[in-house]
Amino acid sequence: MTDRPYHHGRLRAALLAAAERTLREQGTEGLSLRDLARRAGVSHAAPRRHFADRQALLDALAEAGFARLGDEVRAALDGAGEDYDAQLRAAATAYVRFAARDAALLELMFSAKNAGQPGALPEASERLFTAASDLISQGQRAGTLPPGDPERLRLLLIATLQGIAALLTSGRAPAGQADALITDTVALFTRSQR
Amino acid sequence: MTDRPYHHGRLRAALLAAAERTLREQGTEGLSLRDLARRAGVSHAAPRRHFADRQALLDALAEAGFARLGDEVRAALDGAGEDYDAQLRAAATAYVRFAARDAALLELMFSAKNAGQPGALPEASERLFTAASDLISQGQRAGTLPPGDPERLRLLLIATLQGIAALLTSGRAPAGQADALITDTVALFTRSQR
DNA sequence: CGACTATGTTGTCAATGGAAACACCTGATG
DNA sequence: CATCAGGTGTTTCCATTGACAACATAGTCG
Repeated sequence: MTDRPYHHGRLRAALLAAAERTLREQGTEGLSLRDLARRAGVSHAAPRRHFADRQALLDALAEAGFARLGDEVRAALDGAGEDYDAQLRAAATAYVRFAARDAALLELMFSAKNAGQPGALPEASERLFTAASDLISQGQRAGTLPPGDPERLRLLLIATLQGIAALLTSGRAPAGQADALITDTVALFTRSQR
Repeated sequence: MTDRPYHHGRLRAALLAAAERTLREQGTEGLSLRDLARRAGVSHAAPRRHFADRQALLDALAEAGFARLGDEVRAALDGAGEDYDAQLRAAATAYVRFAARDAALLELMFSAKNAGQPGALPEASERLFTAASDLISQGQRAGTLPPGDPERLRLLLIATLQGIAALLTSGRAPAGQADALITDTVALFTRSQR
């Protein structure tokens, strides 16, 4: 063993990465600052320099999660071609897939903890936010989506996807139903159901 | 002070009640077995007789939550008169109100913790389950809801409500939008939107 | 060279969940 | 009535955890 340097160098990033993994494998409850420190090979108090608080770590995770989710939805959208239904479906699928893979993280992202505060969260979720808004207004212009306040529609769409994710990750809806639920959702919103 | 008897008498019920209150006021994180024991005026190990585990307590809370939610939705449905839209709206409102009042509890109920196990959860949620199913099949018979697998429609409806609740309790949707979202949901499902 | 600051380390505390061993009650049974 | 078995509560103990304070180290910049 080369004796590791006194300074880790990028502890913050290492902690976040390890935390994300643990979160995926053991959920929020299983996330311990001390354990993260151990895995990073640093002392138990080191993380404190980067995260004042356990909650601060969770917040940072949520922020990173929003960034990633936003990217993935954007990417799905960009690769979905011209057809509006296909775009909507692609976005929904990306969302639900993220939820399935990182259920605990999504829970964290939508936890009420950071509700009122004007932190970095809003900024991180902006990418996702605008992706959804674009999709909505585009659909409304094309007449594929019902008219009305686009903000409300956006909320409703996100709510539905969020709910589907919750149902799936809680096991209250069988995983195999995911595609069917997405199909129904798209149909519901685009009124293409006869 | 009369010295309290060696046996509390109904510790389990007392613990659950206290836990529900704490859950409402401080969320899941703030729920400590030892604290509950203190409030019940009992030694810190006493709860163990009734809940093997912290998780066991949470499960019991979730179960009770499902029972109550089921009752409340049923009651709303029963008092909503004949009009189908009104019934749907009443049920949705009851659901969302529950979510607003007991956000942490709902989170617990839909947490993945008890996913696979054939515990008492399914039984407790049956009342809610059947209420939703009745509502759906009734709407489909009347032609107010779109045709198709009622099970899928049920999942989709619950998902949407669940999502609305999540958005509201996370502060990502303003509380004032609750009614508007419910209205939109009813419209979306009943296709009465124009 | 000599602070200054960021980043880690050690040591310590109180609270917590969990477990074992023991004490008290109550009700069923003979 | 006597007793005894099981349910319920108590004490005591342990390992883990988040938080904090005091100190160490290492680059940076005057």
